Amino acid sequence: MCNQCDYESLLTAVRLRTTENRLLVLTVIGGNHYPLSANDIYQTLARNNPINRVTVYRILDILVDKGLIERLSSGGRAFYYGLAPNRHHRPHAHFYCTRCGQMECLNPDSLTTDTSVLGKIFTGRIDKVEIRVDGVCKNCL
Amino acid sequence: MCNQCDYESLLTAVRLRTTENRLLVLTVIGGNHYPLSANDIYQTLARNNPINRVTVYRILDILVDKGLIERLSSGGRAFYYGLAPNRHHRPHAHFYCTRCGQMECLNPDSLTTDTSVLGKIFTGRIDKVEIRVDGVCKNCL
DNA sequence: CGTTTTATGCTATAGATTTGCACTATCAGT
DNA sequence: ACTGATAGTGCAAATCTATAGCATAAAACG
Repeated sequence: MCNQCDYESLLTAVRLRTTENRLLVLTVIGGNHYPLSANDIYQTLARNNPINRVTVYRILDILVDKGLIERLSSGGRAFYYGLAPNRHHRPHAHFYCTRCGQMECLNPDSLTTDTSVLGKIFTGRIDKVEIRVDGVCKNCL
Repeated sequence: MCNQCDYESLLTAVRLRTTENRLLVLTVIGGNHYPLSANDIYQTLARNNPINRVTVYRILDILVDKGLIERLSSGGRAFYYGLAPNRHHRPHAHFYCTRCGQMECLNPDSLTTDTSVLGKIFTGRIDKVEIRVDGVCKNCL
């Protein structure tokens, strides 16, 4: 969820042309306080705009590639997408409800990791650390 | 990787009949020091044993369900499977190479989390915490 | 032995994502 | 504005991973 992000300038900042579809995708992702699947995003958009599923996938790929959004593995088969950590969003872990399939963002302070040791001993390149908590959400209990 | 696990007694401990196929699946998973995809496991087995892909999936499901192995989300589309944490295996994070798709197990001490805060404030049921580090492995660099 | 339960195989199907190709829109330089 | 190049979108088909349905084989049990 972001009320402070100007999606158009986010796009130009990474040298991406501003198109209606990209703005729409970013707006949907930024307008939710939890990550969404590609299908969620497609369904949401398709209610009001004619857009192709493949276009959504392609836009998601580009936005992930440019670091505007992040792709999260859920405990299920589909990926979920949320705004990438930035000035307004600290990195944080996610919760995945194995019953209803909904993801939630966890408070950045509620689950912390110490990666200093890893950074020293690991012999490859580290791009990101993803933490997911699986369980059953309050609603489903 | 496990040299100390007796797969047959693991199976009987969770009240599963010991079948050739289940032993084979467990042996393949236990015989590697990194998690494998269902397809990896199938390919490995199929070289020497006639076995059906679906049987492999079903066995994996059961073993996950009984807690003998754990299903891990990779950064890719397939799940990976490794021996579940137990007496011989401390829980640990995994590394996923986005270039070659191979997973690695990280030293349990190299990446630690503090879940005490989360346990207090989270209002749902927590079943597991999965930590994955994405990047490019030494080989691929 | 006959019956029930469990495990496996085979085929088809579902679900998520990707590819190939055609078409359209936008841009940069005239 | 015109033109060639580049980038974005749509549509259909393909791919990859996993699951469902149904038939058969194997094991357990009375």
